[in-house]
Amino acid sequence: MIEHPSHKLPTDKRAALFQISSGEFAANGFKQASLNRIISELGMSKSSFYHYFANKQDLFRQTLEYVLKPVLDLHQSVDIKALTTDTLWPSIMQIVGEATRMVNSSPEMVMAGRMFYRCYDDPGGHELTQEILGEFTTWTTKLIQHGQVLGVFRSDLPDTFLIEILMAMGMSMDRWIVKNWDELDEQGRMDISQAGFSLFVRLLEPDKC
Amino acid sequence: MIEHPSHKLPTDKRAALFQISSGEFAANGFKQASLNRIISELGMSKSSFYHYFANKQDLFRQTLEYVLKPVLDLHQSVDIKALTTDTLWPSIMQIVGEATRMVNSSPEMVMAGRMFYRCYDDPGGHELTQEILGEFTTWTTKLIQHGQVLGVFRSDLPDTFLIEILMAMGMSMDRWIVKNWDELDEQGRMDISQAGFSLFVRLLEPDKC
DNA sequence: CAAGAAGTGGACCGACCGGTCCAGTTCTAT
DNA sequence: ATAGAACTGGACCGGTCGGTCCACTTCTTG
Repeated sequence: MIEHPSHKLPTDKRAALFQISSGEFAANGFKQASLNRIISELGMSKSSFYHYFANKQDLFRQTLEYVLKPVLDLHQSVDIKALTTDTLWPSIMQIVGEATRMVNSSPEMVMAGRMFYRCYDDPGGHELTQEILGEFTTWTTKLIQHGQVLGVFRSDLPDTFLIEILMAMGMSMDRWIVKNWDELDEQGRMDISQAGFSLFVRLLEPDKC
Repeated sequence: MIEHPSHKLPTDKRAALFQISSGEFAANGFKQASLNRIISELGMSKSSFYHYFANKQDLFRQTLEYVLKPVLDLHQSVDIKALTTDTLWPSIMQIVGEATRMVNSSPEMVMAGRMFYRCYDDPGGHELTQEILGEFTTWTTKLIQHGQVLGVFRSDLPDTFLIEILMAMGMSMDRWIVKNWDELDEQGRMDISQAGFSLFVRLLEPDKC
């Protein structure tokens, strides 16, 4: 077993590498991302790269972990079982707020998301994204099921179906807000984010009236 | 201008080619799809291929048109301006129903969807899928604005915001259905498409009660 | 200072890619 | 029968890819 001590890379060079590689993976997916482009952009020779990393997949995995860590840490701070009928929606609101703030303050998180979704269906990147998504999906599923037990969320749709749609909605809302950011005043931003949130409520609330 | 008379291919061989190529494109995206694999699977030599087609993009475009034509024809059969408060939702429902039935009856349409979504973000395939999607977006915008005039759709959100979300929802629903196609029986497929439809209703109906 | 470990530059490998080219075959129309 | 168009097999091209290899330099440790 040959060692590939990527941790011995100077911290700033490591960060620079992951920034470049996440961009490349985000733009092209796993297979089409070019290792040659990545290292040449960084000014690193191939032998150096293969000294620190086992192969392309290794780089991909480490990039993904590096770049998604803050997001993955976020949801672990919530104790789902403790949520009640009254606290569920407000808690979600708070998480969404924190996540939004996080993304707003560090644009490289957007890259993380792009990279993730771009590589999700790619052979080679699939197993790794799958693995990481699994964790998040498990959490989301628990949250939704808990909400369903409380009667706060509808129970008539497959979980995966619901989750996929909610995610797509969240992403498209984000994209719209970012795109129209400059045309909105502060009130407009508040309004639209409130409206977006209410769309989630509309979708998730059980049938009634 | 050299001619590439793909229409001169025997109909059955043409169909076989498009079936193989749509599978390849669906599985691998535009760039990663291998022309060599496609023609060798068909038993066609390269010179023959380049006799009938200009290049890989040409094959992609023709495959896409061949395979999506029935879907694209569908929405052109509706006269938006003629829709009234009473007929708007039923008409949409009917379109969705027809589309579902169509896909149910010909599994190669599933391949069309897979191919479309797989290549949507791929450089090379992007312009062509974009082109086809653009047509559909224009149509959807007209439909929504008409519905708002009638008071059937909410008017409290920016058009572009609403449309972006609706498109994202539609695409993610489609994606989910296509992905889980084999695990569903015909009833399950109808149910989920019905459920998806009701999600659109939830999002679009004006505030009340 | 010396010896070995850590790190690096760059030529090189085999595989695959889309696309070209041309000699040769088969078809069609006179 | 024959000229010319239509068609095809397969060698070949330049390019990119991930990955290997080895000689060389730099750093660390005794």
